[in-house]
Amino acid sequence: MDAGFTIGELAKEVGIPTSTIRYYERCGLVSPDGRTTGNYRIYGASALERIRFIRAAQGSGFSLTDVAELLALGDGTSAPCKAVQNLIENRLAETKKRMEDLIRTEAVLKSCLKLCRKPQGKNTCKVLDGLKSRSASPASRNRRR
Amino acid sequence: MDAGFTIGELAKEVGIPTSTIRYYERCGLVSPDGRTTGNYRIYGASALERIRFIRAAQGSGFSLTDVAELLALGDGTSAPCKAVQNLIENRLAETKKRMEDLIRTEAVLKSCLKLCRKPQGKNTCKVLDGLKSRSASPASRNRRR
DNA sequence: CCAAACATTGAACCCAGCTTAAAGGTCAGA
DNA sequence: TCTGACCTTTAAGCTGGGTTCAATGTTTGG
Repeated sequence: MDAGFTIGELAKEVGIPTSTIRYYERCGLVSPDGRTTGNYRIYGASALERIRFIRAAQGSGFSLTDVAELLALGDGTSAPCKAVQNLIENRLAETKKRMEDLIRTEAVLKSCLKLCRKPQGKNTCKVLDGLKSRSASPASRNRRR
Repeated sequence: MDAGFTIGELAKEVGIPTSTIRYYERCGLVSPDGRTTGNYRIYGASALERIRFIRAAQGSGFSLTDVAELLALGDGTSAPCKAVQNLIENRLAETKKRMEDLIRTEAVLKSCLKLCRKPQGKNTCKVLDGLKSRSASPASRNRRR
């Protein structure tokens, strides 16, 4: 009667490999409620929730390090909100930066594609030419000092 | 008179460490035009351009593997445009996917922040609670088969 | 009772794009 | 000539989030 999950059952339940659960354990994110006589890990419903929490937080853009902090805060006794807020704000700033990078990248690629669509001579490629000309910087032109 | 660059001069010119240039060489992206009697690498202006090309392409979101292809196409004799276009389109698709991920992430984080700003009880945190409740899936509820 | 399907461990490996270390060789200026 | 700034090589290390391997133990169904 409801002796808990083995690692394989837990893995199936969450939809991740057992190796990942053991990895999370190495990272200190989750640990089994106990062991069977044969040394198998046993997990209860709370471990299931914990792992789902981890995946949800990861899906929200938190690193495993962040998740560990979140879990510690959630376990903790003191009001966690300020710390959580900091984590979120850091993560949000990083997200913004990555987004800006991507937007720039996308613009460059799209303008490249436009170049591609214009008919050209046989052995030329305006994209490659463009990358080449952008390589030519107006910086110092000295050779040997 | 203008015997070319040493690796250090080249590195300074492009603004990257010498180790990175040697790394690019290991990857087959660039090689010195020759060596001095003392076995120092010597580069000409074309190597400078090539490395600037590499950085420009990287900055446009291409991986070093992509860059190698681009360089090969640029060196090549046949019309490269179709291949370049494929590379760009693949990269663009990936960029789009990553952007969507980021947008979702940002939305989640922002809604978390909103929760944070609402005053609450001492030992509660709506963000943590939210992550927890999203952990509770409606999936199968069987314990032991 | 035996084989299949699970579980255990530690350690090594993967990806990209570098960086760093160790141990030595070369070269320019004082 | 010597010092110190350069250069050479091979090899290993780093980051994060896992995966894979090998050798071995356990549990379960037939």
